[in-house]
Amino acid sequence: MMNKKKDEKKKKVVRLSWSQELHDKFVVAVNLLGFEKATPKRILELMNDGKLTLENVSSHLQKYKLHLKKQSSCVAKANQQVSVSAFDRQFHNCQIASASHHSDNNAQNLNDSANDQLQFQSASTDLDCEVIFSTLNDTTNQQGHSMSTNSTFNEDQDFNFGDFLQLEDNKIMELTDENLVESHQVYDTNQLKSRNSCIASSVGSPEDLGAASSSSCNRCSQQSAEIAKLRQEMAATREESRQMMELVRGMIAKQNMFMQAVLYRSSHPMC
DNA sequence: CCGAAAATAT
DNA sequence: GATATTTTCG
Repeated sequence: MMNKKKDEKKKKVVRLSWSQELHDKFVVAVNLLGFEKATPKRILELMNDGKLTLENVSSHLQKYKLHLKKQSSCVAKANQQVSVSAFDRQFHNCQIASASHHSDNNAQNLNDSANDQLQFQSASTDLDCEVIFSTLNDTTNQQGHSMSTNSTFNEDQDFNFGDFLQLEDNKIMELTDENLVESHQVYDTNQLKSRNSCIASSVGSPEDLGAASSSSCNRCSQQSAEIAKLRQEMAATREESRQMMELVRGMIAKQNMFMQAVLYRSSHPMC
């Protein structure tokens, strides 16, 4: 009768193939959000791939969770085989170092590998790092390149997440704004920012320098003393910034290590 | 919109 | 038949 043939109109259905590259992008997005907080919609937004649909991501997330579950049980079984790779060692070190408040003496804790590692990753402060970065970079841009430590900042910019994550900057910004409203780090960096710009504007006016060097009246010497003081404070602040950047550098390196471990494990299933 | 389960396609 | 992806459903 008027039965429709099976595939008359189904030929155009394009099945999405999750390439390794695409999957890696997916994994990074998931871990950037945090395993639990990683919802299909947000993953989709982070991945920022026009061809992807919400269903694609949802379905892949479902499969991914199953895969992880499988993997974690496998790792638990193989836990006593003590095949401690470099990744594993670094992993456990960081876990011990950073999750000190989780002082569990349960042996079960050690067995939960994959899931726990991901959860731990989600609890790490990758997003905080990003905000610090964008704020500090913003600060340096505002001040121009008058500071002698400028090279330090340029170096640090190489750590920009965009390079590693291959995500678009504006997406990262959206993410940070959304997630860090109540972070104490925001206050700290804003404080630092205003402090730096304040010092910059105080020292930066050319009249000060000209007046100080041209004559030696009382007011001028007093002013130069002030300038010296300000310079001192600027140096101190610069040093403080440098230390913070050092800290951030370390944290980002740590994050990258975690991400590499995640990517490595996700592409080398143990069962 | 999310996640699990069912249905299909490869 | 197993796995990957899509569609359905609560």
